[in-house]
Amino acid sequence: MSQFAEIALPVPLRQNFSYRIPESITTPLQPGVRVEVQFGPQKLIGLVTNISDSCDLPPQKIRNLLRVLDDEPLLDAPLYKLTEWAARYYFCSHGMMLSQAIPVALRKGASAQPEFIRYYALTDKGEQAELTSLNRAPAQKKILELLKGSELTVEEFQALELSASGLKALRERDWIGIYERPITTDISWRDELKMGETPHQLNKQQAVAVATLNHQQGYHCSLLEGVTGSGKTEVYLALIETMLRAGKQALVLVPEIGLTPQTINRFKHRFQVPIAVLHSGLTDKQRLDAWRQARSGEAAIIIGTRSALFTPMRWPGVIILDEEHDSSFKQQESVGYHARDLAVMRGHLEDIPVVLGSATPSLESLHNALSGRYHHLQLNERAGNAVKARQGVIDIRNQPLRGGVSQALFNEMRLHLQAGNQVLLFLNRRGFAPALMCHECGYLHECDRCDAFFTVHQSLGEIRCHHCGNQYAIPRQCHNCGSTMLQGQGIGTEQLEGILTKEFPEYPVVRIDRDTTSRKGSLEQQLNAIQRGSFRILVGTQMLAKGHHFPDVTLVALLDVDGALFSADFRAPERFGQLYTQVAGRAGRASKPGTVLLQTHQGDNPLLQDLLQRGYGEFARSQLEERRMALLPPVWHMVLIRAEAHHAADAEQFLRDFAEQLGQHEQLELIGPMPAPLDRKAGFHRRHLLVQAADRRLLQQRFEQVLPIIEQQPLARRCRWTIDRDPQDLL
DNA sequence: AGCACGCCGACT
DNA sequence: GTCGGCGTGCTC
Repeated sequence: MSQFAEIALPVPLRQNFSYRIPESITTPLQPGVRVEVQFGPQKLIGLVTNISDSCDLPPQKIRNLLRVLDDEPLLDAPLYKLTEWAARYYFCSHGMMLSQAIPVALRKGASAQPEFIRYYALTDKGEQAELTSLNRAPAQKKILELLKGSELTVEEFQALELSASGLKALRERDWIGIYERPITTDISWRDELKMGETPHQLNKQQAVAVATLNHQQGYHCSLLEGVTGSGKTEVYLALIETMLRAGKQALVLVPEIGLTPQTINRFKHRFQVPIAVLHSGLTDKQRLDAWRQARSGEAAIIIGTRSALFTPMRWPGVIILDEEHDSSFKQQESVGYHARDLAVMRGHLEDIPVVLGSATPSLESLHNALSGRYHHLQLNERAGNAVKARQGVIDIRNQPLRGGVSQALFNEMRLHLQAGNQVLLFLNRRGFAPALMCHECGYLHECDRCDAFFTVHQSLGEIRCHHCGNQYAIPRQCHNCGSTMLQGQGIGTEQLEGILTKEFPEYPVVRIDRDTTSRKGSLEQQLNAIQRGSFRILVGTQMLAKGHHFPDVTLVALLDVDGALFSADFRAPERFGQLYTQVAGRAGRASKPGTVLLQTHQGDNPLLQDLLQRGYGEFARSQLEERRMALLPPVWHMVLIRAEAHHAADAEQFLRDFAEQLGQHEQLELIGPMPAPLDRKAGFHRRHLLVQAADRRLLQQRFEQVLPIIEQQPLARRCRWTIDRDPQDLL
């Protein structure tokens, strides 16, 4: 009797697929093992999820498995369960979730086992050969000479730039052979922990936090709420030390922008242990190596961004998520998983502690901390006597502006520059001007594929749509009236940079935004130049706000706060509060107190006043109360269904059907279908349906019932649609 | 998501 | 006459 295997495949179909296990496959199969299968016209690698003696499908539809890639499951039980849980939670197939969790090289069929080292060595014949016999073949002679000393790995051979043809000749003579030996796993860090430096003296609050964390057994989640400069990292390091001494590994997750050499060095300096680093710049091979080191237990500490959450650990000890409020932990494309939420679930399944740290916690984590689900640890003393920044609001109503900068701000800048310090200006619009306007008829040039204006990029001589990547040369004539009187409308960072260069010719200006840092490593270079003091005036978008500290910056200004406060997004105030507080933390240090200034047309805005007067902690707590009243996350649970189609009516109708299927329920609130904030994008009309529920189980259950029905509908194929659970932005 | 099939516009 | 655009349908 034949057996059948259910396979999770990396396709966006919410189901697994059954295959017959042919007689020819004698390896015992078990769930979690990779197999190759024929799927339609292509071959795919998937994971076995189940094995059974029968299959409901008509026999002619079932194909045979092609081959088995592993003899043991790829993921350990807790990690496997995590992907299973996440697939259900995020309403995607298990195969899709697994494809997020497994390194690309493994998805393509690479071996999961530790690698073998391949090396060249002399054969017996080669040992006996005389060097002088090769006097007429110097390339071969050199190789033989080196190998008489010691064997060489393939990589070493290549690095020495030795002759490939010489090697070939020697191998044909059978003087040299190629051999393999397994890489030995060095786990000596578990026997004796070598420190690179003595831990710093902890202050009282840090000591309390460390003591609390050290005494936890098994799963616990703690929110470490520590103001900027209060020494959260020192707490992490102390906790990691405890784990390492117990022979356990630590997984540290940081935001995309935060994984800088400085961060990694902080860990390397403290502990002399192997550290695996997983960042976006790695090749597939390097990523796999790091994954293997973590799985074999060779790496004591694993540091990485979002996807590193799925790195297996042989001796799991703790998961630490720094800057837990950062939106880069939520994946935006494909499966929209949130590494913070999954980290907590992984801690649960592995039965290990989880620590979430931030100076400006997300309302989600704050809610869990205040309700007692998480331990709440607070650090509000600034280490090293750092002084809080002076803050002020510049009301720019009726004020003349040059490059978006008020006279008051210019004056303040001059003061700080003359004192020998650096000045940092934030403007969240890159490019020269956010619109191109005709001076004669007032026409604003609009992207032909989106409901958005073109941004002028003067240095490139282009107008670009920031929503779809559409780009053209800057037109000479107005598309509406033919006039040549075209001008940029509004201020972007590129223009601001120019204006500041003219205004302050004696102080070098640098601009940091996506346009100036698109080349790999150029952000790093520019940041180093700022640290060295090569620039005095820093202009940038949000990307300059995160994760970097510039000790000589004493003035930070946010040029246009109004947009951030009045966005349609319900998270806008929270995000602004976080940005502002992070930015304020960038200004000044112990010996040089900093100043933070906001330009706004809404100086008396109650939200703004609340944030400035009471600080992020209190502001966030009152925001949480407002979310509660408005039945919004994190108190209520939210799912956003996005649909886009060439014809708006298709997307509209699809979502209307979806809403109808979900049905009336007093515990389920449906909003929409409604046009997305950017109705037309890249030629598609976009519609949203928001679903909210107080009870997570109800939400889960309704979607699980409805989705199979929805997928059967013809309209579901006529438009592109996605389900975003716990959406970060409603755009 | 891929990939194949199939039906219409501008090229040798 | 064909090359190639992307709409539609299918995948155990």
